[in-house]
Amino acid sequence: MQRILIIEDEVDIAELISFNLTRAGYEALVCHDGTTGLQTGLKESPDLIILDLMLPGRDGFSVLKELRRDNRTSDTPVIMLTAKAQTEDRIRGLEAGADDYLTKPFSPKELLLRVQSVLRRSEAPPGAAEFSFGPFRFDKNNVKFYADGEPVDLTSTEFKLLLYLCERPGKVQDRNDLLRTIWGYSSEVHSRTLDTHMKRLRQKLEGHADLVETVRGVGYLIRAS
Amino acid sequence: MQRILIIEDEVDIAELISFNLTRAGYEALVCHDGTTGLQTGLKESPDLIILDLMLPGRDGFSVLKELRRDNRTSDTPVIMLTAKAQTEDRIRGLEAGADDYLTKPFSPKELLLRVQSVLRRSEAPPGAAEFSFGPFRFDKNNVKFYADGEPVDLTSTEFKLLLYLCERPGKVQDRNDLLRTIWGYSSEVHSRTLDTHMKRLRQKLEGHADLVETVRGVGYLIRAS
DNA sequence: CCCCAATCTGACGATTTCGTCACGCGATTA
DNA sequence: TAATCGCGTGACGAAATCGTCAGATTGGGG
Repeated sequence: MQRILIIEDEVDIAELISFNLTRAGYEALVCHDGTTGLQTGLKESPDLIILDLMLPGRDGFSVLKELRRDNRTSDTPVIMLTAKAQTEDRIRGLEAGADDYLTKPFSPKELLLRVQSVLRRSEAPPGAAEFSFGPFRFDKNNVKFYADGEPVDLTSTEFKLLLYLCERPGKVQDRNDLLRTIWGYSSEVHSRTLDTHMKRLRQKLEGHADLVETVRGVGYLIRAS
Repeated sequence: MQRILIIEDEVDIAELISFNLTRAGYEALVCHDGTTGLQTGLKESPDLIILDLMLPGRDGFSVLKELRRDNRTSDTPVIMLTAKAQTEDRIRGLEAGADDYLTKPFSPKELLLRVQSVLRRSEAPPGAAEFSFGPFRFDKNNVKFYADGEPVDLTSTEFKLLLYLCERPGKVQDRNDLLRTIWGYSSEVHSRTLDTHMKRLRQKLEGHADLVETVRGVGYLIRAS
């Protein structure tokens, strides 16, 4: 069962959320202030955190930043609760690393939609939604890729391929492994498919193409340095 | 003026509630049995429903479930009236989707407190319902939209769609999420509905259409910058 | 009850992405 | 040096996905 931590000082709202989540089959933990919320989050490593911005004692932003800083919760999805539809808060929250947000007041239906959507998105790929390697940055949620901070248009196959290689820097991935992993093929009859995609990748990477190395007779690798 | 539907078979209690609510500035509708109560609820879409559990003919639970099933009232807050202070009824009611409950007998003061509390929770405070993003401004109360200060006529679906995207700048919203959130669909068989609406949006946004980006194979997003 | 706007839906064409092939080149080996 | 092997490249058709359009449908107001 998936566990969800609720950090919300208004008791009746916290109850409302907790109740609806429980009814939907989740396990709910509740904290009423930022400090204990943060502690609980770090200790329990829940699957999702619902975090109010207006908290007594410790601000929601500060809690969020602290959660992101710690290894145990740096990848945990967070849904923010904002009291008003204030643009500023929302932007700040999303920048601070929130995954989504809800504006109070909200209906139980909205809540569940967001929770399910965020959980579904963050469950498929194990690991952070963002991955960086050298000059490269991968945004897995948005399927976007940046080289030196500049966006580069990769197709989804190219994205998967490069990501797979960058996650294993310096290690040769042999052709059959790549075909099986990225394409799901079992046989090895596909002649030049992999090469073609590597070619297109190198083309799009321009100056960084030399990071992609060919190992003759085996496969490809990304230079570790 | 906010309209409140009262579904309560005991005439004097219904009158008492109605009187107090009217005096407090609400408009009260009264039904004395479950079946007509349900019909009225669906037809009138009141802002709040006060629902007795013990009803002749049709049980309060059944009415509540039916209300939740229909799109028009699935988000309408419901306060339950229970004769006994029994936990069991309360739990069952909350499970069925009630927002709060009142145990008979109750004082007019209690009633008003609950009503105001629930309405406050589910109704946006006036004035705070503005949202701006870049050249866009959303007036949630009046469902009006402005680009560069100039009013642009959006239909309600277009408004919701664009608002949802702008509230999550830079984050791809996948097609299924959008369909579920904006349309409330569960399945994913609806073919070109989303595209058609995106097209009209882009058309109406004219020069700003380039802020709307399509991510092939995933969904749509609003450019953050 | 009718009308009109908003919405939905399926068909179709346009575009993007993908897989395959033929061919050439350079490296390895005999 | 010649034969062979593995890889890179450009081109092309297939498939997937998206945009656009023309009705059909719905729902609220008069």
